Amino acid sequence: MRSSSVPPIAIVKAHNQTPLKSSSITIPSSPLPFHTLSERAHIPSHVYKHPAAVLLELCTSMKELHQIIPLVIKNGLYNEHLFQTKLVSLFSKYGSINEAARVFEPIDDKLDALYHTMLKGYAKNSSLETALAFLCRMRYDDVKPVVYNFTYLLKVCGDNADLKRGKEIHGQLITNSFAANVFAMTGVVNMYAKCRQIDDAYKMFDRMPERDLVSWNTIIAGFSQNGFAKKALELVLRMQDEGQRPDSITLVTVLPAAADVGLLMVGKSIHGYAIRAGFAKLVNISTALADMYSKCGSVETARLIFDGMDQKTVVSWNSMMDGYVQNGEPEKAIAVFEKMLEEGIDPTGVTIMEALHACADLGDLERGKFVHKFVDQLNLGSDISVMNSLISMYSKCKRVDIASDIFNNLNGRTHVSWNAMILGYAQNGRVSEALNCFSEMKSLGMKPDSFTMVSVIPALAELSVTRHAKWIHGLIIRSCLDKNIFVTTALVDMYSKCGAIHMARKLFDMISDRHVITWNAMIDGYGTHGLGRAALDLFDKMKKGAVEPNDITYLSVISACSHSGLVDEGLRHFKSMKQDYGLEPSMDHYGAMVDLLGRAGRIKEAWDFIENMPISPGITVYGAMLGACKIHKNIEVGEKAAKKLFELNPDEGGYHVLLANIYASTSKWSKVAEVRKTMEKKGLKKTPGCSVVELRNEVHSFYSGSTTHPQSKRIYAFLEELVYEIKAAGYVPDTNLILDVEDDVQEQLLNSHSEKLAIAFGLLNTSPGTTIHVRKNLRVCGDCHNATKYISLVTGREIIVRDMQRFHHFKNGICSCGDYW
DNA sequence: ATAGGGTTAG
Repeated sequence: MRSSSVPPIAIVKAHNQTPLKSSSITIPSSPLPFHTLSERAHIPSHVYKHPAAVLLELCTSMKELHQIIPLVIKNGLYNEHLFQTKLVSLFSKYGSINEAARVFEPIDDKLDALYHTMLKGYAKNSSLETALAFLCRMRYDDVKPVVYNFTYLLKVCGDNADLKRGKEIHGQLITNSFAANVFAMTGVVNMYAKCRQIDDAYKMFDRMPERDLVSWNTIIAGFSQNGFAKKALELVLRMQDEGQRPDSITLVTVLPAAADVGLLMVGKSIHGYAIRAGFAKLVNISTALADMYSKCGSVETARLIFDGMDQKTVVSWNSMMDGYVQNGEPEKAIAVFEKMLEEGIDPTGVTIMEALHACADLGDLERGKFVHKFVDQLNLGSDISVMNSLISMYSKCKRVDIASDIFNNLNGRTHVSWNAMILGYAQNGRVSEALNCFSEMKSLGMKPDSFTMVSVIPALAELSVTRHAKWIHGLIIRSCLDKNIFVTTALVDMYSKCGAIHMARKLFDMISDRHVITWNAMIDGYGTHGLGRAALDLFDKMKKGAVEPNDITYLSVISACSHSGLVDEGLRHFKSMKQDYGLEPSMDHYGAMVDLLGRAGRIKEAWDFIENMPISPGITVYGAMLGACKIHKNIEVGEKAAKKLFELNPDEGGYHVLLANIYASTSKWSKVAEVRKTMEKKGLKKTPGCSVVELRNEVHSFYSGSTTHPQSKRIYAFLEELVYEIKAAGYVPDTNLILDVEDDVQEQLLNSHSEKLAIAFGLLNTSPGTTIHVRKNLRVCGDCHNATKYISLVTGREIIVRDMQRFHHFKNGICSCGDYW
């Protein structure tokens, strides 16, 4: 920036001399600033100094206006042009265009100014169409339009994003030969920019014979607000080359652009300029500066500026809250909110949205409800954005029921409302509701956008039905959303979760601007499919490229190693995480490491690893340890892990079942009973196992032992046959997994496991050779895993089971996991 | 009576 030449002191002075608010208007005794001196010369002083004129100038409401009018008439002033125009203006201002017209029409000798005022009234209160019609009438009445007729109309077009009328007015403006007028053309540039036609806006700007500071600011704002941050920054440099010095408005416009590109260097240079030019203390500049620092990841600097501000507006507070929310410090956002209330600042809709966002991130339902009360207090019930935030907050706090109540009663739902609701359902595992909501949205003629898709796709990934996956992919292509990186990344993840890992890779290879999440999705996909080598190859490729791995990447890499038994590689990458990339391992990373070691049978090493952790081990860590002890039947360590684990009070009963199964696998039945009792006492339940299989567009769910399916009888009969057959092929039921019942009953229970029912149903209802896809919400049970191997052998079918953790591809009697899971 | 540009938000 060419700001190294410190701006002359005059600029600072000039700025300081400009009073923010003129107080002269409120002093009735002095002559009113109706006109410039030259204009006032034509009006007799008894008119503009008349008390009625003073009153009209002070008038603030329709009611007052109606009280003043008799005074005007009584004093014989009604026929004065000045009063006529003022009345038209005031009626328009208070929204009564009809009364304005009733004053306007009967007047015989209408001044041009009267027409201009009437035109403004129409533009403000009626439609632009009416205003345009009035413009035609002006020509008919031989009244010449002036520049500000057009600037005003253009502004209305911009505010309403009415491109069609905007173009018409642009045409009229050319007809009236204002095409070279700086004011008019700046208005045109602004109109196109506000109508999101930034190319046209720039074309007009480029053609202007003369550009002043405001023109530059307009085009810079245009680029900045249309998402072309770099272009906006570029233009700030260019304007200086062309001799225009950025003013405070230039800065406040371009700071969001600097925040957008996220480069602290750029933001700092603007900050420097703001200081040198004497703008840094202005409340809007310091607010925008703090905001920029937050968005560039330096929320501490933002706070320093915020704390140093002599005065703050509500925007300053809101922006500070947003800074904390965006930087993952919701508690601090709440603290700012509380301080704001303490200081008696009135919250706005944005304030409440930020507070709700913070509560959502904290998952703090109670506080969320507290903030909800403000919505009613502040009358924000009709503010759609606020209501959308409520939907998101309740969804994130797992109260999707309240969220959907709000959604269902919401008038004027926008895309954001639908997207929030769909995401809410999807994130709470309510897949069918998410999909229903999605189809309802479409049936109402709302076009899904990238946010909608990013919410729906994970719901479909959860369903794991390839047919649905292809359907949404088609829809995405038809909606032209297939170039959006967030959407395509979600697709990669979805295909991999549907078992179509090759399709996922094909899509991945077609994406040119991969984000870190894109890489993560693909690496994780390989990992869950047990393709550890492929995951590591891709990870190597990633490290050679421009995108840096993050903590999630490492989580996927370690778990990929774990699923494929690549222990040494896993250990190596875990080390490199902090060493090479400065990433601090989180609890999930430690859990994955314990899983890696434990699953491979290195139980002692895993326990040592836990004991040497720099942070206090959490549920995931001991859970992984317990799982490993189950696989390797290690009671001693298993008990130690369970003891620590239960101290942490997990609300999921599955861990107790895991311990019970360790005891059961070594026939310690009294211990099994003990665990059972504890579970009962604590009121813990195991999540019921559920397997789903898709058939001709319908999803069929099976629970263990369920007999509710219409084909239930056939399924059980077929299963019996099937078990007979696989036993002949060498299958031995693993009755150790079931607790304290007789052997034959145990077998029966085993044969009614949800995954077996789902597989049997799939085999019965598809033609020979068709691959069966099953999705289970928990981990596949050992006996079912073994049985499925045999089933794939005797039926010659390929069976793909996706469980909670990974994929199992069964074919010809073997599983892709190599029994390592 | 009248005149173009600006900060926060899923």
